[in-house]
Amino acid sequence: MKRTHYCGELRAKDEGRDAIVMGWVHRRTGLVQVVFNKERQAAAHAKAEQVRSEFVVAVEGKIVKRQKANPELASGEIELVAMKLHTLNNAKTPPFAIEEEINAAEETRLRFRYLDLRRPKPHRNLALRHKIILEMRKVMDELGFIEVETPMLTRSTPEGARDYLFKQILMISGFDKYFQIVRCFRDEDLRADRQPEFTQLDLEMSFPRQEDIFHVIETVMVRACGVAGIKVAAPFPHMLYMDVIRKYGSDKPDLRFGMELHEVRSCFPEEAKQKLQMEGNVFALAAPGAAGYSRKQLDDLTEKAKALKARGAYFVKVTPEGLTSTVEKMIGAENVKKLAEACGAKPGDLVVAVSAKEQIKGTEAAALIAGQLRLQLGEALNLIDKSQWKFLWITGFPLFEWSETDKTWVSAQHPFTGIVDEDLEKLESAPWEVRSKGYDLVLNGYELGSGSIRIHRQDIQERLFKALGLSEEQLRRRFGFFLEALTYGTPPHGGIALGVDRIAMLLSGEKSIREVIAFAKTTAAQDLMADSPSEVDPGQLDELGLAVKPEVKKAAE
RNA sequence: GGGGACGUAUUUCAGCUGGUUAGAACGCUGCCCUGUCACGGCAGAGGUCGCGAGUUCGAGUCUCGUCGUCCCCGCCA
Repeated sequence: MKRTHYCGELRAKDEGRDAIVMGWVHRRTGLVQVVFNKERQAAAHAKAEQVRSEFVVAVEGKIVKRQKANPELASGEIELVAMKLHTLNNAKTPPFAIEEEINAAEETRLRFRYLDLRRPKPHRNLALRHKIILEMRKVMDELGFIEVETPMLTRSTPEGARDYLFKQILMISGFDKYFQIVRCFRDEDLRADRQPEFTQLDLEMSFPRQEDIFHVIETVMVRACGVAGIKVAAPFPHMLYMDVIRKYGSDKPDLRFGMELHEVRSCFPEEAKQKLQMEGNVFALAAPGAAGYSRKQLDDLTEKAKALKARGAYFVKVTPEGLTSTVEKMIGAENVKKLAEACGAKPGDLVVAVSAKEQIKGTEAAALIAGQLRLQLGEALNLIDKSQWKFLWITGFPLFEWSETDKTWVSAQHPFTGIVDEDLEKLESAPWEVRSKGYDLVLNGYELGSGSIRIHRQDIQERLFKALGLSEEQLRRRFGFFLEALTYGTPPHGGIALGVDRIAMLLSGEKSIREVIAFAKTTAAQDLMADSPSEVDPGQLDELGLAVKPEVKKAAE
């Protein structure tokens, strides 16, 4: 018995044909209606009585036109009159109905992933992901890149350095344009847009100008969006890192709405700062239409700001009748007015100001916290135009950032990132002023990728490693082979890596990367279906000469 | 490591200020009806209220701990 048609493909034009279809019995999202006539096909009818939801069946029959068409169904003009019914397999009652709309907790969906994936939406998402990746490969091939695989198993390097070492070495080897769509692994805590294993479009090219790399990526993204039926225009706009932080309080700003930040420290006189126990800078924004926010809503914003380590949050309500502020007594009517004006607030707006002492990654925490509130308010006030696709290149990153945990300067991106030529002399004397040749690609508030023009001269690479505090000995031990390779005629080169899962997520209209990864993990990095990670058989450990140490619980005080 | 939300029947949820036999819908089982497509009708099964302590005459409800899922901060060289 051979399947002749897909259920979902049958249409009015097939009327009168004999057909054999195979598939699952979905009682609610059936793709083709099958009819069993009690008199004429008594045997099949009797058998059909035994069939339950999610049974796997084959039906032999004839396509006929329906008496009454069902416009809800793609195959709604016809139905299949069953002559014979074969049960190919039975099925337990599933824990949730297999239908378009998700009706189960994510925990249940992940545990029964095979049933979750049986729904039409995961099929659409994974098919789109496939088409996007296929298009990426096509574009890269058209642009003269060749895909080269690099080792996953290699010597110990600082985490992630592996990826850079090998693709840079391919440049030294004259490959000129390399790319790879490849699985990456990272040991970080998870998020809606982060999984411990994910896929990148990684590329590297020789003799590039920054704009050459941008052009390649813009071509890739325009074409990938095209696959999803989304039209975007290239080139993408550029902004400096310092400017996005100050304007949007984020290194991955969502440009689908405005509500920019303003530095308003000068609106707070010294004595007010003392009374309010303010420290550090103050950033503010004007939230359109939020002047009517209740006390509770303001409290919630304050609480959110404080949870993000803000010193405080201060509000000005702008109404046609005038200004009212939670800090009017502290800063005076004149400064309240100045504050509202600084944010360009109009009647109906709510001005939200945030102060914070600390610096995060060398940037003012107040700006970053205000940036978080901007996102929350943008969502709450429905300011985000979901039909927009706002790409942005960010450049001008600092080369180093201060690590509070290590009390030292560390690479903001990675230690192979190129250094802006005129800043080279400050490498030892004023490292915090040195700018890198790194760049990020951002879409709608998500970081899609990050790259740089690399260091290609051995002497500069060595100077950088030393500026990072690596000793000659550490340097030889960890990067010896790489530094040696650099001495054999390394061309200028640079590249970038894009997060394929995030791209697939955004182009599918999903809010979580898990919706475009077939076998996704929980935020604790567990696979609820396979029950992984799991204990390893002692014999397997013995073979490798490994022992598992029991977890050491912190002693109680 | 920190903050927040959630955890009650197969599933999705309700359960007010603690009070007697813990409810609904979906699904499931049986019967009936039936050219239906969210079919309809009747009957029924199904619950350690995540787990463990505590407070109380009495805990699904309050407190603490713990486990799990999700969101966020830190982290993402």
